[in-house]
Amino acid sequence: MDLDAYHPHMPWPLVHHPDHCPDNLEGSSTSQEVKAETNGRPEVESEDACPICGDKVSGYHYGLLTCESCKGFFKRSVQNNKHYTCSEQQRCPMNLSQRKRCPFCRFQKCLAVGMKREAVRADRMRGGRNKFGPLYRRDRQMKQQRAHLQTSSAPYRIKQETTHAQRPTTRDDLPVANHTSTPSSSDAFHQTYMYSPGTVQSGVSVPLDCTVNTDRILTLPSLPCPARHYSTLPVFSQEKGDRAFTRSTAPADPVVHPNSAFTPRGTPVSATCSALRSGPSLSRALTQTSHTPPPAYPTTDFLNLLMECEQDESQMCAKVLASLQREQANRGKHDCLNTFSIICKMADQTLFGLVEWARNTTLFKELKVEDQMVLLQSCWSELLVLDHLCRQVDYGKEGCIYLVTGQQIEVSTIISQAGVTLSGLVSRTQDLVSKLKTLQLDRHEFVCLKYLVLFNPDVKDLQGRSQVEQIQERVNRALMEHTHYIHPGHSDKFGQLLLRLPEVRSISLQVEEYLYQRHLLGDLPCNSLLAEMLHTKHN
DNA sequence: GTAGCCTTGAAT
DNA sequence: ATTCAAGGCTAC
Repeated sequence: MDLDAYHPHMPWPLVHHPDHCPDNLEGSSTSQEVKAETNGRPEVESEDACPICGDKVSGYHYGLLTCESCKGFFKRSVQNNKHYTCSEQQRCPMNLSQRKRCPFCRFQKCLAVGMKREAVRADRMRGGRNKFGPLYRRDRQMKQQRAHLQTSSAPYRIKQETTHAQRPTTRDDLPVANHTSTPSSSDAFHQTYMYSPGTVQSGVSVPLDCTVNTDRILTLPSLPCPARHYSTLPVFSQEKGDRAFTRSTAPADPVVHPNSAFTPRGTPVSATCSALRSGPSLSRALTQTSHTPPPAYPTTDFLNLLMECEQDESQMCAKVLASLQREQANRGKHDCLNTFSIICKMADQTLFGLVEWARNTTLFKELKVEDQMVLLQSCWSELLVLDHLCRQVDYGKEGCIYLVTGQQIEVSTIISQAGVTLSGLVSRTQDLVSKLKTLQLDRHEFVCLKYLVLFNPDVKDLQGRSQVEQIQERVNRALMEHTHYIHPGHSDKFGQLLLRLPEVRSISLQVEEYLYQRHLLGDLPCNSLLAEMLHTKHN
């Protein structure tokens, strides 16, 4: 077999979010512009490359930038409800010259990179715009911002992620669908948990002028907020390709249990880790071409299920901004939140979002409410850390911390002004970010890690322990197959990702400890979910 | 069935 | 009026 063709230089990330596309310096990539640019310069690797076949991108189609032929192929497949079969092992090469060979694998790849079935219109109506319009627009803006950030070398202490002209607030910028309103009672967790989400007030366009006490490290931002595209594919039936998710007892299928002193059941973690470490070095693993064919990709349905509740970053951003603004509006002009309080409020809102995410997921909903609560109470800080890490991997600039509000803070500023504990935490976290960036953590992998952290069977007082265990193993397997399929030349990525979880755990414990100390000093905002979670644990 | 080009029409 | 992502058409 032609190995070069089999691993066609990976000109695309398999999980190809619009914001992972090559930056378009113009910030708007109409099909015409893309063509013009391509004509105007030599072909650049991966630039304008269709994530499915590597052909030239012609614009946004069904959720992301693809070429014209894959657009057409995806449309035909969905419209005609095609069910292809693969005559090989469901791992056919996908490139410009061979994309026609196996429609099964092509369609699987379309789904895997994030093309959305729901963007194909059932009524076949022509013209107009669909609900993804704002997503595409935000994606372009995000690219423009990132391009702008990359070209601007001026240092800044805190930089608001604004474009040159402050755009007016539109309803697209501030989606209002089903956001959780912030409970204000001390029993925030129970309120969040037990009651239906309300609707966030979308008054973010009102300028905020709240500053830090004296240092002005962080001020409350105004729009725009960034967009992060999640490939939330529609959930479809799992009757096919799910064979991999029966419980495995194979020793070669390590499961990491981050909450149990980092020791998986059965296989000692030290053995697992050393086995993983004994592989090729990371740099070699990242660059080498595998000579064993990648496995089939049967996990699409399950991964889609895992991706179903991922929130758009821009929605999260708008939500947090709205909350901060409400907070400030209640306080008045001369009673501004300090930096630490602002950060806590952000964390609190992010935590609400994470709880909301968990309780909306199909797998989590299947658990007893009591189990749901103990799981969340056990892993909330890890979820927060993971969420932060992913944001840094996606948007974080070297030496900066990217906040959920789209603001950036220079790490050096924090380290110079923070105490030993906080500085240490920031450094540790940034080290972990670097590792995850090197590993090229993608959205699917991030979501799998979230699930692995959430579904921890070693949590005390679990009633449905075996259920949690099964789900964790299933997610674990999905992550393994995903990494092996996406990175056939980087066979150790799965292990490397799992090896990061103990550090996530450790950082989260340190965060908890730090927050609790600040809480005892009275620094933590009252009536927060954050404070309640801390209390629950320390009691 | 594929893929390049054309038409459409809501959003801007 | 323009944009651009949908669906449609048609040579291959």
